[in-house]
Formats: sequence, structure tokens, C-alpha cells
Amino acid sequence: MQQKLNLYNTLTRKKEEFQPLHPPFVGMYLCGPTVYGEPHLGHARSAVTFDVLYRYLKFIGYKVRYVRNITDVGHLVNDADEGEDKIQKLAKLENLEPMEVAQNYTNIYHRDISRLNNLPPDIEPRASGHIIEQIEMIQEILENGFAYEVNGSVYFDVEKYNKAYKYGKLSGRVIEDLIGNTRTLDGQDEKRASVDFALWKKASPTHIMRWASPWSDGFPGWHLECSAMSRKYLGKTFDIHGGGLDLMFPHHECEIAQSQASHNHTDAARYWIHNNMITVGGQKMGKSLGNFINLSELFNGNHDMLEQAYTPMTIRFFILQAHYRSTLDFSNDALQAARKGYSKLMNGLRILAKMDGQAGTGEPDQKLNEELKKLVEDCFKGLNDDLNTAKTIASLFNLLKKINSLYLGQLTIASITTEVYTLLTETYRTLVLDVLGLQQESTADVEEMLHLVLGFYKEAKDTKAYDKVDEIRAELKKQGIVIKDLKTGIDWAYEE
RNA sequence: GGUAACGUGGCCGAGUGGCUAGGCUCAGCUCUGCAAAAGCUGCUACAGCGGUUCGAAUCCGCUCGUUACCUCCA
Repeated sequence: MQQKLNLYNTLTRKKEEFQPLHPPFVGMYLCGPTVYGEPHLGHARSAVTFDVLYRYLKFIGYKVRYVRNITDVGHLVNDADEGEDKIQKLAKLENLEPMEVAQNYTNIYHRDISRLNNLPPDIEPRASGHIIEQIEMIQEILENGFAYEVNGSVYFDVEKYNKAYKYGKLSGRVIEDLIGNTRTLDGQDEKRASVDFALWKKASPTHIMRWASPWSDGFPGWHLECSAMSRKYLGKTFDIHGGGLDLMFPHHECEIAQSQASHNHTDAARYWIHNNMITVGGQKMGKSLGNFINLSELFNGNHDMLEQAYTPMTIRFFILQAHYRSTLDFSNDALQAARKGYSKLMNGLRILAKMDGQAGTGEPDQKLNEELKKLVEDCFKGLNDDLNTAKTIASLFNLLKKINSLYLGQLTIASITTEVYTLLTETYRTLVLDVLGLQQESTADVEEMLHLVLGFYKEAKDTKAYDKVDEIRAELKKQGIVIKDLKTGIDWAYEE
């Protein structure tokens, strides 16, 4: 590997050089969405952050298996609902099959997330498709003595686990504090301790999402799927586990406990990576506060908080120009600035394409060549330093300044060696397109453009400039468009 | 209450001891038929108060303010 990637590991609270367990292979698991609602800006941040990590790992030579789950079962609404499934609750309201709801939101998630040019994961397992694996895992935990059964439900014994291992090592939680602070919990709960969490819940008679198990007809606990599925596809120990910062506790903490209690007594993932939240006026954007903006709303501009629509690439750039571990504040101003920054970066690509083949034809300017090499190196420094895309984008802008100057002749392109020129263009193109995953977004409207061209066409006909008329026809035909001179006016059609 | 963060110029946002972050906005200049684009220059910074240090936005303490997690949450 040419590049040394350092990543901040939540487990150690330090930046560490990334070294996979079995190079050149890398296993990466990301907690995906619970499909009971449309994806919002927060989902996008998580997806984009880990998409860039995925892309960069592949770019520096690793063979990556990227697993991102779909949660379509198991999350509880809250304690008061006594085990009613989030997805099921919605299904009842809308009179749909639970799986229909899950499928619908899964489709929307795929649609919106892919518009942001996120690569699809290599495996996208569904919780409902891995009930058997989850049951097996519960059995292991029971056999190892870290769980107990009550009335057909199985709970994880956190206090017992804490004596053998240490519960709370990811989030820095101390179990005594947790117990002390949750004493208000209802007394009729089946759990031995408030900190215990469900591995299997017996379904109430009205609960329609249910599966058979050795304990009861029921459904798996809400942290289990990730442990079971990451293990199935990545192994008992794998390299990277990612997710939003809000999943660190209790979700990821419970995952660690489950994995450790069920097998080998080793950590499941070696590097735990967490992206920070999107905020609105300093407050977390989230479901509970109701201050979230769905991706589809961002794309079409239909939301009270939006002054206009923003394109997918504007959103992607907006996310990338901040470091993933910082909170990122949403505002229209920030998005409008992102749009311009994005366009600027894209214009650089167009200019580069026009300059090919002009370098190395004159006397090399040693100083300039060295300067350019350094700017190229800077671009990678950012990525290697805990995936600091903000830094990398700043470096790309510095590089772009030189590219623009070369293009305008303020710097002499002939004095750049072909070697440096290749390095420069390759770096710029690769980082922008392949690693940051930005893509050209056409703002031009074909109909509008044609309207303009047909105006010139009519003008040429009116003035009997038939050379011009023929030329316009020929050029449009190359684009697969034919002009139709009708009695009623001028029209066009796609060539058949 | 427990735990963990954060507070950077008009806006967004990097930066952990000394070297220009960057983008957007604004002003000026170059270029230009006029523009635009691009380049160059400039403008408001490191919440406050102390301390450590030759030197701090960066380390330490206190004060003020904001937030996150502790319940589902990307």
C-alpha cells in the first residue's frame, strides 16, 4: 500500500494506522437504515462517509467486502409499547403488510442514496432474512451463561457479562452509573436488571411479525441482527465497523457484548468508526425532534426549511467539506456555498481535459514542478489523516488554482514535465471522481438549449443563409435530433 | 444527575505549540466591446479570564455559552 491510512478508532479514542487482519482483504460493516421512514440528511451523511472510506480503501489497493444491513424487524418503539415492532406499528396504521412497508422504504432508501452516487454495498443483508442465525447466536450466549429466559423471552445478563469482561468499553459507560440512573424503570419488567437487553422477545397475540424459536413465537432483539450478520459475512473478527455516533450506545456496546459472549471471547470489530450528526441551528437533526429533512425533499425543495432545491451532488459536497467526526450544521447558505464549490471543482475537470498533451514540450520549470508535486501530496495527506475530506478538498482547490493558471497561460504548461502533469491530472480526476465520488451533474436543459438553437435556425432561414441552415441541421443530426419545418412553425424530434 | 464533546473571521468549515487551510460573501486590481469565468490583492478570527512556555487557536485551570449520549435514532 502506497498510502498509510490513519483512522480514529472509537474503541481506543486514538488515531491508529489502519492495518487489516488479512491483507489485502478488508471487511467493513455499516449499520444501515431501519426502513420505517424515508431517508433524511443524517442517513446521507453516514452513507456518504462510509462510501468514501470504501472507495478510498479500494483505491489504495485493498479488496474490500462492504456489508450494510437493512433493519426490517426488531426495533422497539419505546418501553411503553411493550415490544411492539416499529415496522408493524406503521403497518397497522396503513393497513399494509409489514414487509410491504419495509420493502417500500427500502426502495426509497436505495433510490435516494444512490442518487448521491454512493456505491452499493457488496452484501446488503436483511434482519428478517437472518432469523436462524440470530437464534443460533442466542443459543450460544445462553450456553455460555450470559443470558436467561423469562416467559419465552431471552435477555442478556449485562451484570454477569460485566464481571467476565467489561461492559461499556466502547462508549466509556460505567455499569454502576447506568444502573443508578435508570432506576425509574417500571417494576413489572421481566429483566433482572435495567441494563439488561432483549435477545429474543415473545410476541403478543396481536403481534404479526413473528418467528418460531426454541423459546417462543417471537422476534429477535434489536441489537442482535448486526452481530449475527456481520459474523456471517465477515467472520467472528473483522476490520471495520461503522455507524452514526448515536448508535455507539447502546447499540454498538450491546453488539460488542453479544459477539464476545457468544464466541471466542474476542472483539468483533477492530476499528470502530463513528460519524457525527447533522445539526440544525446547533441541534441534532433527528426523528424525535422532527427537524429532519428527507433527501427527496432536499432534491425537490419541498420543505419549510428549504429556500430552494438542492441537487444530489450539492448535498454530497456539503457533507464532504466537513470532517466526518465534526457536527455539520445545515443551512441554506451553507448548501448554496457548497453548490458553488462543487461547480468549481467540476469546472477543473473540464479544463484538464482540454490541456492534455501540452505538457513537457518546453524547458522544465524546476520550482513549479516541485510545487505541483507538493500540492498533489497534500491531497492525499488529508485522506490519510482520518479521512479528512475537508482537508483534501482544500488541497484540491489549491491544485485547481494552478490548473486554472496553466490553462489561462499565467503559468506555462510547456514547462511542466509530462510526469508531473500526469501525476497532477490523474490525482485530480481520481480523487474527485473515484474517491470523493463526485460526478458531473448537468444543469443544462435540453429543451431550453434546443429552443435557443432553433431560434438561430429560424433567423438563418429568414435571412436565406442556407449554408448556416444546413450546418445547424447537420450538427443537430449528430446529436440524434432532427429539425422539422412545419407549416405552423419549427419543431424538432429525436431521430428515428 | 452521570458521561462526552464543542465554542475559529459576514456565513460554512479545516487546523493540537512556531509555517497561507479551503469554500462562499464583500471590496479593489488584471483580463474584457460589456460581462462572466479565471488569476492577484485586501477585509473583519481563534468565547472570556488566568496559567505553563522563548512562543498557544492549539497544553492546563476557572468562568460563560451550546450540544450530544444515558430511550428509538445515521
